[in-house]
Amino acid sequence: MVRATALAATAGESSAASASQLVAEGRRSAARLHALLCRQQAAAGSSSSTLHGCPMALTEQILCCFDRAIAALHGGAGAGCREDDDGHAAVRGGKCKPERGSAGARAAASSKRIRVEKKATMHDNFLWRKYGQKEIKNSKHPRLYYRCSYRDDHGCTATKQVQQSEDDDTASPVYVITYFGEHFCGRVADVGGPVVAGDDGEESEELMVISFGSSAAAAAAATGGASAAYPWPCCGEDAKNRGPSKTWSLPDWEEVPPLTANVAEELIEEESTPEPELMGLISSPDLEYSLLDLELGESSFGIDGFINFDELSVYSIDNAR
DNA sequence: CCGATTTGACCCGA
DNA sequence: TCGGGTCAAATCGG
Repeated sequence: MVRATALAATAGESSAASASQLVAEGRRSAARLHALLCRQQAAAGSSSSTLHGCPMALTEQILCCFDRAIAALHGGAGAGCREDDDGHAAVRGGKCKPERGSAGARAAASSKRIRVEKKATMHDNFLWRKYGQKEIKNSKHPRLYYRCSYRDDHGCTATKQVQQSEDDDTASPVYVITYFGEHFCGRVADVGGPVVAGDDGEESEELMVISFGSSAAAAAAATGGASAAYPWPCCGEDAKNRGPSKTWSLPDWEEVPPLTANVAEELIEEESTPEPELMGLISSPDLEYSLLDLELGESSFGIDGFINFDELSVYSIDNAR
């Protein structure tokens, strides 16, 4: 039986992959629509803090449906939080201790993690506060721990861990970033804020290929992870208003996923660099690649447990070497 | 003065 | 017992 299942899975893999890509395409279109609506809403002066307006709710629903479709096509199997080969053991079953101070973060960690590997910068669209740094055994570089700066304000459970890649400590280091939890502080990317980068969605979309399964395996081989996409809407709006932060930077990309953000969103080419001289890099991305990995936690995936696909890789072809 | 970062200590699971 | 994740006091910087 097991063998039969495996065979079936193999046979249907390619068609499922193409179907998945189509669905993913549709989802991105929906995401763009969502972004447009967000922008219009913001432009209209309405509070962007609530997305419960009809169109917004509708697009979210559409996105949600796409997510489920993707999950279904992918065959589920949310492989749970498997250990990365490069020591990213961050998510371990038991670490979620509600009673401790960081219960939220740990709980979030157990439910979902999104792994991102990118060159040159560890900046992203969010405002993070560093709360720890740890030397990791067998690792040249320490692991840095960040949590969303809005944890206190909004109960945002998002955290991330940043670690410089082992084999890459040159001028343009690769940072392996593992995201945990969700940004409950998140708002849809603010139109007026630094979050927005041109047509964002459209533009980045052209740069990307989404692949499921097998190709992700290659990615996993290279990065020790699984798969992909960008996690959350951002807290950029508030972040901007909260004054300077060393961890804050202007992105040149943006994504506008639903607030629930259960799913990895599309990837955004990213390399925000505060330094003016580095701004050129933004306009002409010289990231050699940007690979995002996503791992969805066990079944405890928070909301409805959809998104079972455990591998979704997003590559920037434009910058691919 | 306030907020962010640093860093040693503590906690917890394996 | 060890390794990893988080806390929180001390420190730093604007």
